Amino acid sequence: MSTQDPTDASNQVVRSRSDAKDVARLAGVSTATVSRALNNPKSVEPATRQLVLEAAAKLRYVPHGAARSMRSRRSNMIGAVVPSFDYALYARTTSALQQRLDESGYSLVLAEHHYDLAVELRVASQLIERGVDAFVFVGLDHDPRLFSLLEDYGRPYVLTWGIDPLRKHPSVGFDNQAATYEVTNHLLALGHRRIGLLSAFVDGNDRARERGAGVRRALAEAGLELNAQHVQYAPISLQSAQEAALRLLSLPTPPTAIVATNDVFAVGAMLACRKLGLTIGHDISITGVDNTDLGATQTPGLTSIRTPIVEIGLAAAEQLIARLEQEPYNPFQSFPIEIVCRGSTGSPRG
Amino acid sequence: MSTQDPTDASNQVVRSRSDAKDVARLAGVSTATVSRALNNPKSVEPATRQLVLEAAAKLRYVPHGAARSMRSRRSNMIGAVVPSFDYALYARTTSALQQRLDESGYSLVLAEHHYDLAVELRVASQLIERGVDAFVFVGLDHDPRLFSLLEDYGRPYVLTWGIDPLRKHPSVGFDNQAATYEVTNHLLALGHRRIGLLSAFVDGNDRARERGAGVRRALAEAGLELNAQHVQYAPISLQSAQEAALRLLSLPTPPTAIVATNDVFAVGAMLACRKLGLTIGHDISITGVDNTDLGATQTPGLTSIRTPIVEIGLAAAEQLIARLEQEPYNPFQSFPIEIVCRGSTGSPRG
DNA sequence: CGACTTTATGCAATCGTTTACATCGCATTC
DNA sequence: GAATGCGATGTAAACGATTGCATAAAGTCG
Repeated sequence: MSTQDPTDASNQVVRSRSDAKDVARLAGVSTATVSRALNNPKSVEPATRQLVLEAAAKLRYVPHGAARSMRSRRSNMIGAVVPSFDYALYARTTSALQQRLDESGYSLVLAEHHYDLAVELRVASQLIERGVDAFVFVGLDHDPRLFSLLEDYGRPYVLTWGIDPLRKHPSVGFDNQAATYEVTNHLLALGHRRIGLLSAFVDGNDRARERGAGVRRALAEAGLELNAQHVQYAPISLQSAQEAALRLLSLPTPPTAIVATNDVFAVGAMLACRKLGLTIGHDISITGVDNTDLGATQTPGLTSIRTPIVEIGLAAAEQLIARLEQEPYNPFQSFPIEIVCRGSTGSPRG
Repeated sequence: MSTQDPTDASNQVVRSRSDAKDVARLAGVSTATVSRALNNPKSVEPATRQLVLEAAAKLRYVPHGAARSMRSRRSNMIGAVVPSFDYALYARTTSALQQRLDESGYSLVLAEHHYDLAVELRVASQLIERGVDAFVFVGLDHDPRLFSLLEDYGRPYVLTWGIDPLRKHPSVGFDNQAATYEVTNHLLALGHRRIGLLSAFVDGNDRARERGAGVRRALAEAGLELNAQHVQYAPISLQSAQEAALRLLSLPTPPTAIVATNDVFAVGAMLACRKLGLTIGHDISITGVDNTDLGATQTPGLTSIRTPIVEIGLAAAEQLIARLEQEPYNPFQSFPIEIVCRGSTGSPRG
């Protein structure tokens, strides 16, 4: 057994790509059998299957997916259309999605629309052209033509980060309104009465809209209302959030607490407070949503709402896989959320 | 102009998918002309082209990508294989990549390998099966079989986050060694002599290896060397980094400064310091690499190295597009880096 | 004005699988 | 032992675009 030479028999591999015909020839069977051995193992004799697998391995056969999906009308690709990947949140959900899909042999095709629903429609159409079998979208707000496109082309889909109240579109997520409702109540319980809202633009963004509604509802139940001056909208970036927060804090009667619709906004607000020399948790309270590392590692830590970031990705993947494989699935899945209190919230001064 | 009725003429659209034959029929031309009008506009009469475009629009024609790529051997899909998407950095690079690709009509297929080069090989093969035209990989360390696979199937690729020193593989990135070399020199200049290293596992991770080498080189030039006890390895997560940093700080003679190979590790180290009641920037100095928001927003801010996160994604996209479209391209692109000093570094005590 | 070039279009082969259908052989059953 | 059924395999027709080649029409030039 003098196998000292690292270049063993396996280096006799064939260069350049080979197709099913080559495998068939080497295995001494027809291409039909090759296809069956690979895709539907139990429909061929075990011995034949073995022969085919060996031939395929020896030739380093990689099936031609386009040919397959042309004939079988299945590409084993799933499209994910997210607002932005830059925002760490969607990246984490997408990562979970990708991992679960990979386990079942599906690949992920990714597209962003940067909060523009027209772009979303365009990229979805492009993904249909690429042949994706099913779609994951973020949020409930979409161009109605998106849904007719999906219907025309018979593509299953699932909406994420929210539950369709009309139960028309399959969706996995949580109650966005409840998230801000909870933190607002927390602030009210601490004694705050002037509460500000730092939000993403609500146009085409149901998450932001619902999160704003949660604040208003909690305030209404306490007999208060959201002062229009105490609401600021901004694009999702630390810089913009900081600027928007500065506007809030420069008001003649600034809020004593700021509810941000996500952690990025909240941390942006923290930056603004530091700039103004305000002590977070004392001079001003700040809350976020999503409980990200960014917020959790601040000093003081950001009070936030833990949202099912990973769970959403996994559930979306599982639902679509089940649908594609004709297995039972639960079209509506809502996950619990939970408030995480840290030092960024405290009683108002005086 | 009584267009009060929202259901205008445009609802006479055709349901269910239509193919090139349908478009050809409606436009009164052959499918060959349809294909040409869509893919190579200048090869058909402008009037004919117009006819085809109108027919395609009316029928909501979406070409069948699989059929196209079967015949034309081009899918207009690019594969990106990254270690993990969870790590915000790669998400940002990928976002930039995606945007640039989208501008030129390419779609992005995404896969993760979680720092396992065997998995990387497997997913790359899967992406070849899906028909991607070209690849983006992260780092320089790869299974040699990956490169033969790519060669066999004639797939162009570009490595990112590092420059191949042998100039064998096209690559875009920066000098990882220089990054930590710079911060270490900064710490030495501040008077630190006992410097610790908090690093990702170096196996299959050239970035981590190079960043470690940068520390060692700077120390060597100062007549010092890295004490083996002062090196800790950990998986990339805040939690693990914090634990590893605690081990460093609990040594009988702990380092007075910690060089982390990325911002996540650095912030993990900050968490450890806070836990021990150490004042960052005084009792201990900490540096990161990548200059992320996570580090920049800490109190005190994290001294770090700005790396070309977005530039890498754009350059990778541009290089591959140029190659696929037979245009000249620069296979090796190195971007400058820059130290960003913040409060996390200061002179050692006493 | 005829020959020759150029341009626009159509015809039909082709890409590499999957799968409906046909076939063959073997086992089961009466 | 003949008839029947079933499972394993092969044959060949799809799938829906692109594209080489042929052809027709229009333009160019001496």
